[in-house]
Amino acid sequence: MTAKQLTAKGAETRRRIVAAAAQLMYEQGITETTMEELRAATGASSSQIYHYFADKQALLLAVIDYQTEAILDLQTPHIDRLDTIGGLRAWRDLLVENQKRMQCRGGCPIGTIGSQTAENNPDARLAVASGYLRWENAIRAGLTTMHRRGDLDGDPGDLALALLTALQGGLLMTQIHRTVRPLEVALDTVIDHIASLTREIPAA
Amino acid sequence: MTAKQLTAKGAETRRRIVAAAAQLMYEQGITETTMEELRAATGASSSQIYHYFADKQALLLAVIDYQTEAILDLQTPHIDRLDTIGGLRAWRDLLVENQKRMQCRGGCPIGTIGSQTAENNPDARLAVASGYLRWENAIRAGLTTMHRRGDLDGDPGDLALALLTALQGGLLMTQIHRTVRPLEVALDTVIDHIASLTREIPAA
DNA sequence: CGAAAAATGGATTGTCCAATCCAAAATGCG
DNA sequence: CGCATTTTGGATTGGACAATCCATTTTTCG
Repeated sequence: MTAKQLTAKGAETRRRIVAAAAQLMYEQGITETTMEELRAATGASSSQIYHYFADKQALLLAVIDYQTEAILDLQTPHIDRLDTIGGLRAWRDLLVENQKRMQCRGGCPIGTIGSQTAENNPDARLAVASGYLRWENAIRAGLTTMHRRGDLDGDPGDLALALLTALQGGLLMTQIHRTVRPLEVALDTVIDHIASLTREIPAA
Repeated sequence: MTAKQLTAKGAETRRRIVAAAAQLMYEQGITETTMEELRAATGASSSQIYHYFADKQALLLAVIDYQTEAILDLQTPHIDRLDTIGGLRAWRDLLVENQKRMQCRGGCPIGTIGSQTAENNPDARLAVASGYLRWENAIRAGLTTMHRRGDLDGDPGDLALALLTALQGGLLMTQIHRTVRPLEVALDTVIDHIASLTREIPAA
């Protein structure tokens, strides 16, 4: 893959390019992001970009990895505390606040890429799928803990997937409608359902 | 908008173009669909397309309307019977079966357009938002009936939105993972939750 | 220090594609 | 029938954009 030997400076340039590409693709879409814009945004030359990435496709795959990390980072430490209803609600609040800060723009950084590439870019689709899997696993961990503890009745795997799908749908509709309500309602509904399967006394 | 006087033949040509454009854009994305492909698919000439549509943007807006109708059509008559748990489950089965038939390809016809245009095409975003609203209203109607009848405890508006977001998230993740499970789990979870708020005895 | 490898500059190329243009044919309508 | 309007043909244009190329500078490391 990255067969080349990277110097510290080179690694930094590469990182700058990926970060800017991620930002641009997030803000305006993949096809709509041109290499020239990327040059302008990074102050890099054309040969620099093609020195670090074989083509736009390779860059896109790097962006997907970058965004997957960014998403998981954004959710720490909350994502590691999904083993109580209170933890779930705090996580929900974080996600909702984040969308408010974004003025409901952008949607999910990997979901939007997935949607744009699913039918015409198998490698990108698989990379997004793998990102989703990491995310789903992180969510499931908390629910599994609840279940093992005996506090949760119901399949933690199903509920984790239900949370992530609610989140994805909520982000999409929030992006389209430019209001945070779909995200709130989607997450609240699934969390309420989890709470109803729980022995724990729901926090006020 | 459509200021021109359309003859029967002209209307038919226009319809053919929109249908083919909808199909192509659904299968490969908006930007990836070229006017030349569209010509090939419809057997129409360049001037025909530009005779009926000012530009690609106008065509896209027509496609959004077309797909909104198509989605609602697909769900009849089930969408008008969402006032019982059985009706909700039958609707769920229809949606799941449909994705299976599609081999989990394509996702939601308007959701994918929304995702591709939300940040760089305000008119398209609004058209998709309006399509979502019609959809949401159709779902809410059934739940409102349940609620008025006294069978449902809980806000029909919130639950309708939760159903639609679950559906959107489920469709997206089904498309990415190429398995129908996310859609099944997402819908089942919300429907189970609705059932738990219901006086009705859930059908076996 | 000095040769090899890595990083950068920037002009260029070839392709693709949305949109235009100038007709000609078909259809509607009085 | 005959004029106006609508529909169709297809070649063309102009711009945008991914990717290449050749050269120069900088860094690494023995």
